[in-house]
Amino acid sequence: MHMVTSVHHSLDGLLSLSLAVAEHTERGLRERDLSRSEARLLWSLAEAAPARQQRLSELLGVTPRYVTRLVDDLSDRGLVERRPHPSDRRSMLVTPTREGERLLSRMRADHDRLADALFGDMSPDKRATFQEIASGVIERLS
Amino acid sequence: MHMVTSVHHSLDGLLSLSLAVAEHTERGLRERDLSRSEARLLWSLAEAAPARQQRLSELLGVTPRYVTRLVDDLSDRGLVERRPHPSDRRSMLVTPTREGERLLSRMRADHDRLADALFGDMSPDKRATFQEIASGVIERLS
DNA sequence: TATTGTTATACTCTATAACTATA
DNA sequence: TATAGTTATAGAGTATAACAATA
Repeated sequence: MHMVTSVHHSLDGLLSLSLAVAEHTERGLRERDLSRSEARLLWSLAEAAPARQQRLSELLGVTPRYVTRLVDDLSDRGLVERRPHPSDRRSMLVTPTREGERLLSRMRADHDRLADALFGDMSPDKRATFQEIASGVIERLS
Repeated sequence: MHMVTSVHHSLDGLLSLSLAVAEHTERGLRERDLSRSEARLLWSLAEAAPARQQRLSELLGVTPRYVTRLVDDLSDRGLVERRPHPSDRRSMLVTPTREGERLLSRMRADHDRLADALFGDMSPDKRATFQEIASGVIERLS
């Protein structure tokens, strides 16, 4: 099999790859009925909870106002909860509820399954090559 | 350099890569003050002009109503123009204006430069490997 | 005086539904 | 009657500005 892989083919491959990943991700979120920002907020809480909304605003790169909205929605759905900050009465502390934790577990499981489906039968050598190419491309894109 | 490349590392690399590409693309569009759909419409015209709006709706996967909006905006900016269809008076034919063509040329040049910046100094062998991995991942994601 | 979160408002992207003109 | 495009409306995602409570 003779493959012509000009730089243009490579770029097209990269763009298709990126698109496919984005679409797959969106499908996953839609199945869980989460917007991208909602999912990222939950995901941030996995590591940062309990977090002030101010902190979440920085982590997500969205305005404090929009964090209010996201937390409102997620808490209406029983996935996170707001508690008053013990020492600063201006602040709210956001944590996942038990149901939020369960959702996070399912998301982690999705992640694991995907990693395995995509890379499970690839040789370590090839994975290393991929990783190297990916890093190089990311660096040049910054 | 000993690299640990578990399937999880690989997936993280893939997700970072995809994100970096998406962000780069968005920056490019923002510089040209185009939304993603506007850019895709222009890009479609490069191959399909002159095109009925109905056709553009199919190519872009957006509603006919939204094509009306996109063409309105692009034609307000002098990038495309609507002409009546010669034989079907319900239809409009959309084509890029001369300025639209110039913008398309600049977009093609961006594309070429990017391909070269990202893959220009990569060995053909490695490009082929990347292409192969990308195709595999895309296939598994569908 | 500076910071946290919220109320009020608005903008962009996109869809659905109802309609008009034409086929 | 079916099709092409448009008017009218709406919803999701997100921002800015003004403000209240607290630090």
